[in-house]
Amino acid sequence: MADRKPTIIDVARAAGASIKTVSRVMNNERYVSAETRERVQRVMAELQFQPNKSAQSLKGDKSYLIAHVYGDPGGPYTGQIQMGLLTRFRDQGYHLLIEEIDYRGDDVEDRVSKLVNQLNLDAVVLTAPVTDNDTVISVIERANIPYVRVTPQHERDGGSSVRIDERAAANDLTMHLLAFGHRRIGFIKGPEHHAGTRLRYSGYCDALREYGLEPDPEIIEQGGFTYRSALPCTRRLLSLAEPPTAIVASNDEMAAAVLSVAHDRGLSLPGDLSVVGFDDIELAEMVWPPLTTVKQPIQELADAAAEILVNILTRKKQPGEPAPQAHRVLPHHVVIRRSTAPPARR
Amino acid sequence: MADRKPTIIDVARAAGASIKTVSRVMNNERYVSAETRERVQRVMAELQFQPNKSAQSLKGDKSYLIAHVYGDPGGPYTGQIQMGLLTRFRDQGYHLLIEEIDYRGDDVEDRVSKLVNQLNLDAVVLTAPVTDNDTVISVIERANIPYVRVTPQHERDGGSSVRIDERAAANDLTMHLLAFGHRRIGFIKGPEHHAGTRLRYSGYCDALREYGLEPDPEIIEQGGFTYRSALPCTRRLLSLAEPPTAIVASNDEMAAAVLSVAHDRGLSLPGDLSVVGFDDIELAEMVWPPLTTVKQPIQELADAAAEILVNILTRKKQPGEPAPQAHRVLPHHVVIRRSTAPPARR
DNA sequence: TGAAAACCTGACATCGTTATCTGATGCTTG
DNA sequence: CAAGCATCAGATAACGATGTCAGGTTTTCA
Repeated sequence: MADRKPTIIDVARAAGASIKTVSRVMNNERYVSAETRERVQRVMAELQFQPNKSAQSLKGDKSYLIAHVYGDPGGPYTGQIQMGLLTRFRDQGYHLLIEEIDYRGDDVEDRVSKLVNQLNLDAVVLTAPVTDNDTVISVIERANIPYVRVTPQHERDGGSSVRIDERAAANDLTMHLLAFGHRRIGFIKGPEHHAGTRLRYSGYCDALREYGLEPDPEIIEQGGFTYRSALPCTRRLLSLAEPPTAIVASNDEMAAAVLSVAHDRGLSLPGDLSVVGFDDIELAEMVWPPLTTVKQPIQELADAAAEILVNILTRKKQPGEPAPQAHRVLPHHVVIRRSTAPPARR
Repeated sequence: MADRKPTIIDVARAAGASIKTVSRVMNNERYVSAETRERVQRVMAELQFQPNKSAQSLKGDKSYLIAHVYGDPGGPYTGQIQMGLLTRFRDQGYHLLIEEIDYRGDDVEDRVSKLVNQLNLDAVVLTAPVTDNDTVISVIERANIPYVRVTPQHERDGGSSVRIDERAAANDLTMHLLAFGHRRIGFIKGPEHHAGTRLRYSGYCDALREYGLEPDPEIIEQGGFTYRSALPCTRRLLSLAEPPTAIVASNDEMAAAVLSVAHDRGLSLPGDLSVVGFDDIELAEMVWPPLTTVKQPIQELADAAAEILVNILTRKKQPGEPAPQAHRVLPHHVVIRRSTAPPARR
């Protein structure tokens, strides 16, 4: 006797029922007597029957696959999002596929299209920096599958989103420094195309204005969200005749770079220089001094994203109806650690 | 006219050929005249035809899906491995599925089995700490699909592996400290079940013995590969009557914890305490002082793993033949940064 | 009590590919 | 020139599930 994997036919034969009845049991459909149901279930367990997803996918419209599409090397943020998604999808029988997209490349459309159409994806999760990439989104929309964007820069029709209020968060962070008495506060921006860059910057500006200050271009630098990119920015800022007494970096990795340069110059931290980051990745707690930052509730964001999708997917899909959508803004909070203090007297 | 996705039948009709001929063109099979082939290809491009993977998978034995199975929250290491795998698989038309396994749970077998059998996986990549998990491996072997273990503790028959010589690497690292003149060198171990923990520890012991020293249990601590786990370890080590002048942490995250505790106590680094890590994750360069560590060539490991699998998968599979295997040991090297120096005179 | 409604069950078609087999053509070769 | 052999092409049957529909049984209720 061959030892191949059992199919629904084997189960049907062994249980003395039709394949359709077995199918009904599998999918918890109506119209199966309790007795038959139990008998079939027993046989399924005995044979260790596992339905073939390819066959289910071919016939039905579900593939049980959800893709996480992101850009750039990903970084720690990406990994945590995936963890959150995984734990939620796991119980619902969905599997997570990951796809890194070079959003600058010219094969973006092709890649995403292959992914979506060939694999019959059930849904897509987008994280930075492709959350706001029109090419990617339009391919997904054309395929008419639900998607969630995590921390997008703009809301838009047709998809769901989860995010925190980045502008308000950057505002809070800057206010924290202002309250300490800082008046000359430098800023290191993220890359232009990245979601969040603009919002974080305007939150910073808003806070300054509330104190009657105008942003000074001399102490505003353009970084790239990476450690390395912020090194030269910091060096320039600290070499000014009148250097800032505090620096707001647009993310934690850049804040870590600020710390390194400051250490290298023998500055005492946070006395000579206060530093704040953004995101509260693990790194924030591991550098010295540990960073004051805004916590991205990554776990919660991933949870919310997964929940939205699961809700949409488990709802019976009506043919004509457009994909439902949801937008959720989660609360943020500033985590105060030891990288901030009142400015030293001159 | 309905706007549904074109199938092979539509292509055949439009090209005036049979579906089998179209199939032959798609798979680059023989027995199609150059003229017919070109005509079919033109039509495929026009219709933007994309073969349905579910159908291919159902009929054939390929699913074009490869899973990365790992345990624990993953960490930065995991993300980088995935990046490496992705870039290699992408060009070959394979997609990467990720699955986090709670290797302590009792549903491990069930989870892995579902993954492998329901989705018809083509191959699996295993990273720590499931590289050495017998339950997981035996399920995969029973399904007779190729797999690669990344940095396993032991080699074993039946699968492939890629790794560096962790024992030799830990040895090199310790020798570096000994050469600086350190004689009292503390060690913080990783968790028991984790691959690498034992190897790194024995490399450390070997190095000591080469200098005629015996490992001293008093300055050997048990950590858990996390930042937090190493904090109390370090506090104890630095509170000893005769504290170590250098500490070898079994990975970079724990080394970062050593730095934090040392900073907190006002020690001057690396003068009062030399610290080394292991893995060379991004963090290693972002802390202060940047860590001397052993570089895990993650990119290369992932590349090698992907290459092995692609080789196996593109080779025609003979029914009876067991899965081929390969074992590769990649070169490592010690990255010397500013966290190590000769011990200060007492 | 009779008819309608709800409940079970199964035969068979179907999804979009690839594999098998069979047939038709042209070209070599003894 | 008949036989043999590569080469090309297509009709048809899988793969393993779900959907459709039809038939039989039981329950409901006017």
